[in-house]
Amino acid sequence: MRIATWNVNSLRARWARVEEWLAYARPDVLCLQETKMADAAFPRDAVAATGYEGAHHGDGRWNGVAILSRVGLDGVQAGFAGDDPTAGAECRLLSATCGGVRVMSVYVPNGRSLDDAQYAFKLEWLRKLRGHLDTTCDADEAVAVCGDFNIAPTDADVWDPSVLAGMTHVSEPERLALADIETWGLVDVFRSQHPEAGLYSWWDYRSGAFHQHRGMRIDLVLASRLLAERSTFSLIDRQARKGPQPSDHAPVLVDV
DNA sequence: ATGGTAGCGCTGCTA
Repeated sequence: MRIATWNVNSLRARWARVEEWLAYARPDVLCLQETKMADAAFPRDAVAATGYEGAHHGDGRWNGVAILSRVGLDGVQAGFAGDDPTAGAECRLLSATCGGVRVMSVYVPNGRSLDDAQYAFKLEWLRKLRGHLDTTCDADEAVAVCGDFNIAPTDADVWDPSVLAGMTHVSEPERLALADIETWGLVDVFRSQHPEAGLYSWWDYRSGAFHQHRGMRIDLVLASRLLAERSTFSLIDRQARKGPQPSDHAPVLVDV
């Protein structure tokens, strides 16, 4: 089973690239983030024409998450377990069971800066994700938490730690919050298969960052041990960051 | 050199 995740930075702007990528990468499941659309705008017919089922959770603002699957899509749950659906929470989490795997598409808040209220929101959101796992999943079963975590797990995941000192994505509290989620029983599959530094999934659009290899690895597939120990292959598809109108993120895929 | 790019949507915010 091939599970992939991709922050597409607007599904409307990126649909042609997503369609192209589905045709050649052929993931069984693709988690999307930053669709930037409302549920009513989700291209259901176009998705169905590719042979995938789709579920979407978005309100038309800058967030929005989706799951595409060609191995079933059941038990779809938007947001955190126990949250009031009318409370106006940002659309950053979607869970579904696909081919026997409980899959989550997550878009962790950016945080903006360490002194911003959004940073506290980011830490709280990560704490709630841990709680969501505790209450909805069994770590001994097949679980894959996939998405844009907006956290580089270690300094090996950024091009220059000295430039990023004091900024979000690398701060100790958010790395500890991520580690707490992994402690629930999840493995960063790409990292376990690729120990070397300098492998990134996101590059700023500005200043030729992609071509100068200035990026961060912030898009992760966290798999439960049952899946991780059966993983045979993982890849960040840098080709998808090239060409016309790319997202600023590359897709990450794992085979289990 | 405090810039730069992309998306949304129409002004400035978010990333």
